[in-house]
Amino acid sequence: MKNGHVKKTPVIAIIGPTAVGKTKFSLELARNLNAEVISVDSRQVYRYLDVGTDKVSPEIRHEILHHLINVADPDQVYSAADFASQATDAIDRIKKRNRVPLMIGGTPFYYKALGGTLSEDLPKDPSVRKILEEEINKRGLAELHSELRAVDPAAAEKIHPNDPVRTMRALEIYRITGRPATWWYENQAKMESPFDILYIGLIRERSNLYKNIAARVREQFSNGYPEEVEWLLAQGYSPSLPALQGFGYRELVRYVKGCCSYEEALEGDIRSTKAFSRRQMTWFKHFEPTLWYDFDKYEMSEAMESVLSHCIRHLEQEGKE
RNA sequence: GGCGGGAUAGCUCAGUAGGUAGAGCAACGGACUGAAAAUCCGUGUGUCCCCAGUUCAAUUCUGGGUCCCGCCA
Repeated sequence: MKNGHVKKTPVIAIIGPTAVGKTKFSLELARNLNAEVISVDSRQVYRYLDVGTDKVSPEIRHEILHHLINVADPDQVYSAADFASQATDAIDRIKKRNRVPLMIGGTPFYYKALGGTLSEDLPKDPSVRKILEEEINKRGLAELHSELRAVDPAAAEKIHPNDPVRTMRALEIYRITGRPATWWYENQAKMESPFDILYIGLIRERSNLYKNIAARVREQFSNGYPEEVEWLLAQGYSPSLPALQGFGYRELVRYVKGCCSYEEALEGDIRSTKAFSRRQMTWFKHFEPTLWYDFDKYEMSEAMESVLSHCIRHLEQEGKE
């Protein structure tokens, strides 16, 4: 049976590109709504990545409860599926306390995962993935891709031959389960989303956003970012860990090892962050329903009034049919 | 002042044995099923520094000019 009349839990989410001002706005909104925050950020889940991920301070986290920050060590591989299940738990707990769950963050794929894009029960297996990585080094990506073509032509058609990550993932599914990924996608239910999410989108003109990005990265660099990376490496965390593969961390690893200058690391981080903000927008543009607020046109306080009323209306539909 | 090297895409540069040009980076658009700050795909008209000459044809050859960078004074 389809679930047309199952009540979905209303949730508010603040989306927008990096450095647009989500955090500042959201904290204010959280105070107004008496909300608890769920961070939707694939880097803030890691402990010890503080400066580079712009985590809010412990003091503020004490004032406004934050979920899904510091829930994994840097040498773990935290996945979108982990996020979906932990975020679901967190929302449930917040509701039980009769408070409002407010999602904040700029990782579009995590919203997608929570919204039910992922198929249920698809496995992952680090040891299989490790073998695949070795094979890619030995036999080359082209060979792996033609292997995929043989076992899962539909997937090979969709995945570009130059894309190692997706090629390996599709083969990983096939090797673990003995069935092609495509079969799973066609025959398995998507994770059901029990949430009705209202997206509040913050945006500003590209050139202004870029100015903010540059300013923020410079600030991070002078507030201990290089030292943070140096410390992580000294703890023995490998630079090849997913947690350290993001922009900034990537560049600073090279700087700490003496492979590039401070300026090069700084400029590289700014460039990658700008590119990231564009990639975020190619997702967010399609998020529905989204109320967009252009921060070049609105004062934050003006926007707040409007956002608050929309949020309250959205939250009130709970319990109604 | 002398000698040499350079001037081509927003930047760094390649190139045309004379037929008006292309890489990397940037910029812009897109994809995305457990690594997603990852991974991948697509988009290249620009007075080829200026003026004159040779030529059917000059960004390319010749002469002059301007600017830049070295080295020598």
